[in-house]
Amino acid sequence: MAPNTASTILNHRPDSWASKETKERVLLAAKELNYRPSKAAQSVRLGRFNTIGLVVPDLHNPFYPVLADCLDRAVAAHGYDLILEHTRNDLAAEQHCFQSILDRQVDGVALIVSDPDLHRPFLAGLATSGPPAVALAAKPDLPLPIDSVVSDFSAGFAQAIEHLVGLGHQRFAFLCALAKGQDDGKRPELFRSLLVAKGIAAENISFVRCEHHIASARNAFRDLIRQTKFKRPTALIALNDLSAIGAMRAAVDEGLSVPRDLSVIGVDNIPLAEYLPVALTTISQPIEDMVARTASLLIHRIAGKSPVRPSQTVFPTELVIRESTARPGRA
Amino acid sequence: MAPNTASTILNHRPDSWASKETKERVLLAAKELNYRPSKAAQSVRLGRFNTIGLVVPDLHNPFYPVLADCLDRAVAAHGYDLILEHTRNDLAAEQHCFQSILDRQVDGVALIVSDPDLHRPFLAGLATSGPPAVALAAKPDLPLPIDSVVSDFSAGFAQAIEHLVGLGHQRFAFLCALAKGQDDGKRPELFRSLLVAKGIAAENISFVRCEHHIASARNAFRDLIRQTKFKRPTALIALNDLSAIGAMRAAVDEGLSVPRDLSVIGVDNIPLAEYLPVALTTISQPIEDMVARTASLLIHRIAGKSPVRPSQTVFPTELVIRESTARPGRA
DNA sequence: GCTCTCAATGAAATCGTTACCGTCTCACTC
DNA sequence: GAGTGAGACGGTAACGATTTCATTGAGAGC
Repeated sequence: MAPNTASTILNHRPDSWASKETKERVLLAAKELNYRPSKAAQSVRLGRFNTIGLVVPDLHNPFYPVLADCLDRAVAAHGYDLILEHTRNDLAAEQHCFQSILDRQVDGVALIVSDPDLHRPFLAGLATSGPPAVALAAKPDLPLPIDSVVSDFSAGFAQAIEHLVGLGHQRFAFLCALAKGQDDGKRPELFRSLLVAKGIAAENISFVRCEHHIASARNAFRDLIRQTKFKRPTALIALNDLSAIGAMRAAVDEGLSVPRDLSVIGVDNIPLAEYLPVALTTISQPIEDMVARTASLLIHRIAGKSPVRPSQTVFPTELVIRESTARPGRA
Repeated sequence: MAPNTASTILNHRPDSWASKETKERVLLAAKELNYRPSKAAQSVRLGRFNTIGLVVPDLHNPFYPVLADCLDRAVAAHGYDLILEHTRNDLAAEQHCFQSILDRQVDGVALIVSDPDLHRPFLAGLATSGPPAVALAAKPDLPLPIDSVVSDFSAGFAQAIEHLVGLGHQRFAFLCALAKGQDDGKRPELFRSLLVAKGIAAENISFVRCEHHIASARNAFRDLIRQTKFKRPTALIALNDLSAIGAMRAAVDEGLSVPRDLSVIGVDNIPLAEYLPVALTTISQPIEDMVARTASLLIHRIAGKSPVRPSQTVFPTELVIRESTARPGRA
């Protein structure tokens, strides 16, 4: 039996000239031997890999695994497998991870870009060499050098401020990223201007820097609570839902009650958010749509059917009001 | 330049006979061409892949991504990459996922086994053909046909019951898996016997079946609360932390307060558990140790240095007491 | 009987690596 | 000056698949 004959049969090729008798023999033998073609050998020969890589910053934030699940489904519909890599929010690890993805010879890469400015050279490298790539990010000031699917948080933040001011809040706190570039869309400036436009005095606006995980937010916000004992903020917009949870915990630790003493707004709308004992008000991104768009961009680029210039698709964010925001209870 | 010369140099082989001059030339050329060896071709040639597959049931449960992160670190120390697959708790998907892992030609597989009985034939297949595999599971009644790293929940459950009874609880509820086989270690029987031994009447013990995610637990437990309005259970042991959160939410929805009206105990000790507004009392598995053991088993089997008979390593579980358990507030 | 066609199959090249073995050039020794 | 041995490198097969091209054989048409 020639290997090529078997190959055409097992791949169910339309031009399968083999006789039915031969086909049956081959299929039977394949079953008996428990034969599975080697993906590695196929990759070497074909130069295709039927694999999409996804690089996320952190597996501890449920947002990313959930997003991975989404993207997995989306690309699976086109016959691609998903490989998930994570950088642990470490820049060096990210480089290594990127190399690893390239070594693995994926057909395309989707990556969460936490800091567009910081990663710009890296993205530029990706644009000039390497497989098709799509960046998922908060809407940056400058267009990215590769296809991007971004969330425009301006509407969501404006709704959030509107909501909080409408409830009567006067003193505000914001969680911000440690690295300035990671403040998606220059959040501090945005918040300040939004609030000033609402007539809130700048001295009643606090910014707290912390990392994107619970513990960091808890510590950072606890410090703020202790420092501002008499002019404590009554409303908080966090970095993400995880940091919102950390901040809520800090509030509980300090004897405050949410939402009576403190209104909290998160970002991401992780599945857990609505099931917290005090369901979290949060700014939601349409990840299903964003992921579908990501998959579509990748598939098209892989097929070579895309324009040369990188595209940017912008999705709106939306405030989902739940229980963690209310009128301030104590003046 | 012969390809073999370059190969030995780029792999930094100890027996690199090449002259320093040649080495420099090669390394320079490699940098200029941005050369990276093809993992696929290496795999074909070497028959090794430097990759471990991990199959988890669900990416929406933070326990698994966190475990994946752990295992990733553990195998990375030995030069292996981790590929994460998930089955969405679907048996068919699990088969596909298993095939996908085998196709990808991993050197070893770690898999979370939710239902040892259900998966027994599948595991047997893995034992006879396929790469080295390690099952992560709750301690099953029968030994598994492959290396296994299991949690013995008996101590943890006994501590949990002891704790609850000691607090004065009289009426108990338990969340159990939908599929009977998934009740790790026959939980219902275990709970019943533990409680009866403490003098609790069987009629004061309720079992509620639900899935392993928040929404299912919320719905199931809400139904229980409504059905048992006057002889409501005051203590609950959930399937996992996620279902504990769902149940707590159901309690809140029905106007109950945790822990005053209901004590809740979870299982898994996900990182989030201690940061919930009411920090979750939970039964913890030593996942760091378990994962380290898993990695070690895989590495040894891959090196061919293991006994033929599958080993079973048992780890104890432990009750971590936090805020979600207290004396029953209303008789 | 000869070519022609078409179905069926086999042989060989190829992808990017690595492993094995052979060759060539010196310098050194006796 | 012949033999020896080490240093430096090249040639080539092989891994497991797919693709292209060549070959075989049978039957049809003249």
